[in-house]
Amino acid sequence: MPRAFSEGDEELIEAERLIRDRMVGLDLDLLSLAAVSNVFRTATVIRNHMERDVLRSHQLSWSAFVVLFVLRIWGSQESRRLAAEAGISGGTLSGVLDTLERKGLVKRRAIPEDRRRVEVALTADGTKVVDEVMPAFNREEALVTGGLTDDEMASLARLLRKVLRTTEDLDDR
Amino acid sequence: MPRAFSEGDEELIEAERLIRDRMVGLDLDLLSLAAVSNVFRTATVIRNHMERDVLRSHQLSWSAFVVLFVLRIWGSQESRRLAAEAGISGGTLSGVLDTLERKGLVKRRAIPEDRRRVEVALTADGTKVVDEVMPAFNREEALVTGGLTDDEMASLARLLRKVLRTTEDLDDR
DNA sequence: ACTAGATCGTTCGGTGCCGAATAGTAGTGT
DNA sequence: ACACTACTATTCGGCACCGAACGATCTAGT
Repeated sequence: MPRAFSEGDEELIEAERLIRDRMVGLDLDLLSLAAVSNVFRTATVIRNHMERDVLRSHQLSWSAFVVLFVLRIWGSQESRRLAAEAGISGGTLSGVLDTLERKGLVKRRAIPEDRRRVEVALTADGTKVVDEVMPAFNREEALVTGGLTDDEMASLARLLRKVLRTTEDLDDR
Repeated sequence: MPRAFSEGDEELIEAERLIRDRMVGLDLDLLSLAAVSNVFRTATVIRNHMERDVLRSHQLSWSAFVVLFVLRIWGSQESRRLAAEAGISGGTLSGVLDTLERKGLVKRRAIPEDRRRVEVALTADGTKVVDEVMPAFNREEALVTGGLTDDEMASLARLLRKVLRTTEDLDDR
């Protein structure tokens, strides 16, 4: 690997070196440890940043926004698929939909053919909110990835998709 | 960018193409959108996987484990730093410490010189738990990153550290 | 028809999570 | 001594989150 670390990186890598020294004897795979733990640190920091600087002014939680976004892109759909697409459990979705419905951003509709199922749709207000928030959200996305070249962004997305897929395959068993 | 997508990737990239078509007119930066959203999808999927397959059998939540891990590596420390290191707010840490203290894995100690502050330390049981869980946790980390070469893992970690640092810099203002 | 099983969304219990408000403590200036 | 400010951990309200339990509904097999 090329010697291409910035000052800030050195500090973080020092932490990983400390782990090796403290956990000697446990025989850890430090490369995968570093990769995975950085996924979480990054996700947490970005999420907090987005909630504070973008979503809070619109009174939206992270999951509420994701749900609205999914509906905007993929259109009206049933709860089950919506939950999977948003990456939350069915139980959680029920609560999020209650909140969104109370705000008038989303509408539940009973499906006549199968009365167990429910279709969820954006209201006009809901559509308006997504179209307002999404550009602001994306501007912040561009800012946080501002240190990367286009190639690096694509490479990052590609590597993450690979890990994502591997993990999903692990779960499907 | 090299043509190096697997079958599975194509499916996910299709989703990103759909976004472009649905959001035409909003002028989104799709590269950063893809990079950031894959950070979250990956983090969520791995976290759920870990909670189910590793932490659940030890009755530990994600944050509880992170707190124990930080204490194991960096040693006893005060609440404020512990919260920052674990990536959670002070209010959240109070609750997590209540849970951990109730289980006897952690101990709060008043600091005589400054009675506002509190030092948190692992108990013997707490140390034992980390040393049991960590190797199992790391084995799963190796599994989910199993589709990556060593170079790719290092590259992934490096790119994430860059984004992490950029976001932190944005917040420090 | 009837029952057994699968599948759907919701509810519930316990925990996590944040930000704001709070209580307690320390330091500083006067 | 006193007030003022700064800082600490905790508490609180509201929402999110999961998994398990639940009730309602559909399907398949007999």
